[in-house]
Amino acid sequence: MITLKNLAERLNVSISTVSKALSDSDEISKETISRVKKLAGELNYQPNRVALSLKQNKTKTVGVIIPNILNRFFAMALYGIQNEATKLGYSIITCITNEQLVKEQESISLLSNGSVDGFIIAVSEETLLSSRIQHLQTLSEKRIPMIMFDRNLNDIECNKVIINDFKAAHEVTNMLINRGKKQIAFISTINDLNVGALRRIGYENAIKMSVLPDLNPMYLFIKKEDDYQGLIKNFLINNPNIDAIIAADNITGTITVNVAINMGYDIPKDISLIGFTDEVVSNLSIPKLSYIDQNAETIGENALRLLVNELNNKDLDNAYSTLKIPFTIVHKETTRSSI
Amino acid sequence: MITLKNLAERLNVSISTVSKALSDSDEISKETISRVKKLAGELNYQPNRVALSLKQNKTKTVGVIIPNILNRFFAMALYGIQNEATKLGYSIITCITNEQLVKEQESISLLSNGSVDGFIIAVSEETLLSSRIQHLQTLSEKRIPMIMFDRNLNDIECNKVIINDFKAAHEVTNMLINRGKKQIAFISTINDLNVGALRRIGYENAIKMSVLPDLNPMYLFIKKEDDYQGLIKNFLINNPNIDAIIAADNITGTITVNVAINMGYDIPKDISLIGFTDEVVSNLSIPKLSYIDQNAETIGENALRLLVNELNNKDLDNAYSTLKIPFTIVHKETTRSSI
DNA sequence: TTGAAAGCGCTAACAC
DNA sequence: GTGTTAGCGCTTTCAA
Repeated sequence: MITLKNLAERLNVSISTVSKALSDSDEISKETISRVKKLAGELNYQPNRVALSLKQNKTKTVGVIIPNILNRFFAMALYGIQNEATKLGYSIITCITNEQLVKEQESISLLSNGSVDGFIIAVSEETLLSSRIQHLQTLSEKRIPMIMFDRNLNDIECNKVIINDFKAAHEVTNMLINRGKKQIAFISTINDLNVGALRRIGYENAIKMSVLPDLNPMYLFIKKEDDYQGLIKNFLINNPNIDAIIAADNITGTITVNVAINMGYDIPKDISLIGFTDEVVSNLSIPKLSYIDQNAETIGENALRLLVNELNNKDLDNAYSTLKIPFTIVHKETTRSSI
Repeated sequence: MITLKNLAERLNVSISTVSKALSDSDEISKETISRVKKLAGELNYQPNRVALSLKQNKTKTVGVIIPNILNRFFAMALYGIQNEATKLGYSIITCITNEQLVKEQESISLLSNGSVDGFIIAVSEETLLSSRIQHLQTLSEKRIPMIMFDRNLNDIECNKVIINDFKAAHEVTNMLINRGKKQIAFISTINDLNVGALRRIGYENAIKMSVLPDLNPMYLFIKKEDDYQGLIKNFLINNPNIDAIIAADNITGTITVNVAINMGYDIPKDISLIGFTDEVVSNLSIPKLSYIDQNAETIGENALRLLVNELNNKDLDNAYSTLKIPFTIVHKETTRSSI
C-alpha cells in the first residue's frame, strides 16, 4: 500500500503538506495541491483505513449480529443494512449466531475490542427463551450505540426497528373473517419467539373481538425438529372444518399449501391461506401463496440509518424510540378475493 | 475502552511492563505479572484491535464478496466461512454485489485500503458474462491473497474452491440412464454461469456417451425474469415423453415437482426429478425433491482455511491450486430407486 | 505556504 | 526486572 510518506518522499515535501494538500487545505498553494493530487491519483493512493480509525477513534464499521442467515427475512434485512451502510460510508462485520446464546455473547465480546462503532442485533432464540441478557445490558450500560431489530427485548433500552406483528396478524385475521371464514387456524413454528407470540395474539385478538359468536381460535404449534408435512396433514384430517389458515413463519405456509393440495383440497376454494414470507417463496407452491411482506430490506436500511444517526449524535442524550416499519399484505392465489 | 496506559497508571508501572506482563514475558517478575493480570481481568481489558492492526500491519479480517445472499448456496457458504473464521481468530467483512459488476468493483476497491488482509470471492453473474475482470487481475498482480469459490474464472490465477459440477451432473444423468430413463430433460435458469454450463455439459456428455442409441438431450432454459411455472408447464405439455428431469439450480426442481403434480403426473412414477439444492428446499414439495448437495458450508470452510493458510505463508511462493469439494447425491422421494 | 511534532494504542529493540 | 524509545499511517496544532 502506498502511504503519505511515500508520496512525501517522491515529491520532496513533508508528510503534513501532503496530508493537507489532499484535503484541499487553503494553507497549501494551488500548485502544490495539484502536484500532490496528481501523483496520488497516478499511484492510486488510498488513505489507510486502520490508521484513520486509530487516529479518529472510530472505525466506521458496524457489527451486525443475526441468528440465521438461511432465514430469508434476516438475509434480506442484512442486504438492506449492507446497502445502506455502503451508501453512508460504513462497513459491516457480520456474525451469525445460529440461534445460540453463547455465540451471541462471543460475537459481541469479540467485536467490543474497538472493531466496531456500534451494533445492529437480532437476538437469538436461545437468548429470548433464557432471558440471559447480561451481555446486551452491558452494551447498553456502556452506552455503546446499538439497534435491535425484529426480535425485541423489552428489558433492553435502545433504539429498535420492528414491524407491527400484532397488527399484521390482526389485520389479516379480520380480512378473513370479513370474507366469511368460520374456522380460521393458526400454524406456527415460532411460538417461542416474541414476534411469533405477537402474531398469535394478534390473531387471537381478532377472533375474540369479532362480532360473530361462533368463531374460535385453533392452533397448530410445530417444533423445529418435527415432521412438518406429517403434522400439518394430521391437523387437517382432524379438523375438516378449517376454511382458512394463517402461517406465522416463512415456510409452513408453502408446506401447508402442498399438503392440502396433496390431500385433494381445492385451494383457495376450500381453504384460504396466507403466510409471513416473500415473493420468491410464494412462487414455490401452486397455487401461489399470499403473504404478509415484512419489508425486511427496509427494516435493515432503517436500522443502519438509525445507528449511524446515533453514532453521529453520541453526545446528545436522546431518548430511545421504537420504529415500526409498515408491512404489506400481498394477495396472490391462496386468498382470491372472489371466494 | 480501557488501554494499556490506563492499566500502567493505576499500577504505577510503565506501559511496556504492562504489555510484556500480559504476554507472560519472562523479563517480568511473577509478582508483577499477576498484579497486572489481576487488574486487567477486573477491568476487562481487551487489546485494541485497531492499534494491533496498525502495528502489525495485518487486520486479521477477510473480505467476503458474494453475489446474492438470498441464494441458499451462498448463504450457507457464508456461514461456513464465518464459522471457520471465528475459529481461526479472523473477522469477516461481507459485501453483497447483487450480481452486479459495478458493486463488485466498488466492494473490492473499498476494502483495498487496508481494511482486510485478503479476499474470498464468488464473482457476480455480470462479471462472468462481461469478462471485465481487471479489478480481479489487479488483486492478483498486487499479490493480495484471494480465494475464488463456486464461480470460477479461468483467467484469474489464484487458489480456488469448487465442486465438480460436471461430474455431479454426469453422475446423476448416468444414474437415471441406468434406471432405464429414456427421455431425460435438463432445466436451468443459470446456463449463463460457468457452473450452470458445466452441469449442462456433464448432462450432455453422459447422454452422448451412453451405449443406448436413442437417448437425446432436451433442454429448458429459463431467464430470471420469466414465468417459471408457465414455462415449465408448457415444456411438459410439449414433451409428454419426458420421464426424468434434472434441475440445474436451487428452486426450479421444486417448482417442477409442483407443476407436474398440478398437471396430474404421478411423481416419481411418471417422472423422476433431481435438483441442485438442499434439505430445507427438499421439504417444500410433495413428494420431497431428491437433490445434489453441494456441501456449501464445507466449501466456505475450506475457502477460509485456504486463505488463512495463504496469509500465513505469504512469503513462500506456492503454486495455486483448485480444491474440489465432494458433492453428495441425496435420494428423497422424487427418485425412488424401486422405480 | 510549508514543516515539525505530538499522539491515537500497541509492540519490541534497546538501555538501565 | 523495568523503563525508554521508536514507529505503524494519519491528522492537527503550532512553529517557522
